[in-house]
Amino acid sequence: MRPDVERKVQFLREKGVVMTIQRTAVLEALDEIGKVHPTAEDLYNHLRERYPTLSLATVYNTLEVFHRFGLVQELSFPRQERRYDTNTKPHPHFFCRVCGRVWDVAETCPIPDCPVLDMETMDGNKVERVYICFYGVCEECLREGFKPKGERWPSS
Amino acid sequence: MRPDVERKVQFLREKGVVMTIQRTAVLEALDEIGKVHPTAEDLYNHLRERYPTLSLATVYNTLEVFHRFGLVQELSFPRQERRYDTNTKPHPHFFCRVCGRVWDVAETCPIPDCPVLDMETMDGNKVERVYICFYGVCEECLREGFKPKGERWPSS
DNA sequence: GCATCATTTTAGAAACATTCTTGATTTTTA
DNA sequence: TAAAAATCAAGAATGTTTCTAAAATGATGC
Repeated sequence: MRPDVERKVQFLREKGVVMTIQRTAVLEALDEIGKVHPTAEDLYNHLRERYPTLSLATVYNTLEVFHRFGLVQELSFPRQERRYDTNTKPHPHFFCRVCGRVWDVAETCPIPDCPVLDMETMDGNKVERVYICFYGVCEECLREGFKPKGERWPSS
Repeated sequence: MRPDVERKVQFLREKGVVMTIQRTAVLEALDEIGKVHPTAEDLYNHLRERYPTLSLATVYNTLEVFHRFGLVQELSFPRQERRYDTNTKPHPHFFCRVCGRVWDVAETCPIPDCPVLDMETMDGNKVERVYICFYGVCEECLREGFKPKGERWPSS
C-alpha cells in the first residue's frame, strides 16, 4: 500500500471510521486514478475486477464518508456526473465542454496569486472553500474540430 | 413587458427562434425571479398559476434554448438541482451549504480585480467562461446555528 | 384569411444518477 | 468466541432531467 494511502487509512481509523476492505480499496482506486477526477462509476469500474462483489452503492457511500472527513472534494458540472477530487485544497480546474475531461490547471499553467483565493469571510458569510473552474475547449478538442471523444462525455 | 425582456425576445427572433407564449413567459419569469438563481422547477412553480397548462418539460426545453443562445448560464452544485443565471458574464457566486441559497457575490461585496478572470486561453486551451464560487455558510445560517431553512435545500 | 407544413407543447413514460432499505456479512468489543 | 455494532450487497426507490408521440400552435404561401 502506498504511504499516502496508508496515511489516510490511519487518519480515518483515528476518526473512528471502521476501515473495511471496500473503503481501503476505494482509497487505493482514488490514489490510482484520482488525477482524472473520477466519477463514482469510474472508481467502481476500476475496482470491479479486483473486487467482483463490490457494489456501486458502496462506492457512493464510501465517497460520502471520505467527503465528510475532508478527504475528497466533490465537483459538479452541468450535465455531468459528480466527480471526486482527492486534492481538497482550493485549486482551479479546467473543464472541457467537448470531451468532458477535468483536470487541475495548476499542473500545467500556474495561476498568478490572487487575493480572492484567500478570503475567509465575505460580508459576514463564512467561506469554507473557493471553487474556480475554467470552462471551454481543450487544446486537443480544438485541433480535432470539436469532436467528442467518447460515449461518456458528449458535448453540450 | 419590461424592456429587458422585450430586448431578449427580439434577440431570439433575430436568431430564428420561434417565440411562443411559453418561451416569453419563461423569459419573464427569469426577469422576475432570476436573482435567486432559480431551478427549472422554481420557474415552473412561479408560472403555473398564470399558465396552468405549462409543463415542466417545456421549461427545461426552453432553458436549453436560452442556454444555447447564450441568454442563461447553467450552474451546478453537488446534491443540488441545476440552476439558471441570467447574468452570463463571469461573476462569482456564494453558495451556502446549509440553506442552499446561491447569490451573486459582487452585489454585496465586490471582488478585487483579478487577472485570472480575464484569461482567454490557458496553455493552449480555449477559455470560454470562468466560474468562481465561494462555498460555505451564510451569515443568517451562522446566526441560526446551521439550521437548514426549508424542505428544498437540506444541508449536506 | 385559409391550407399546408414545420415547429413546439403537453403529458406521461423513460432514463439516469444517486440514495435508501433490508437482510446478510463483517468487524469490533469483551 | 459470543454478542453487539457497523457495514455491505442487491435491488428498490427517489428525484431530476430527457425523450416520445400525439395534439396544438405558429409560419408561409396563396
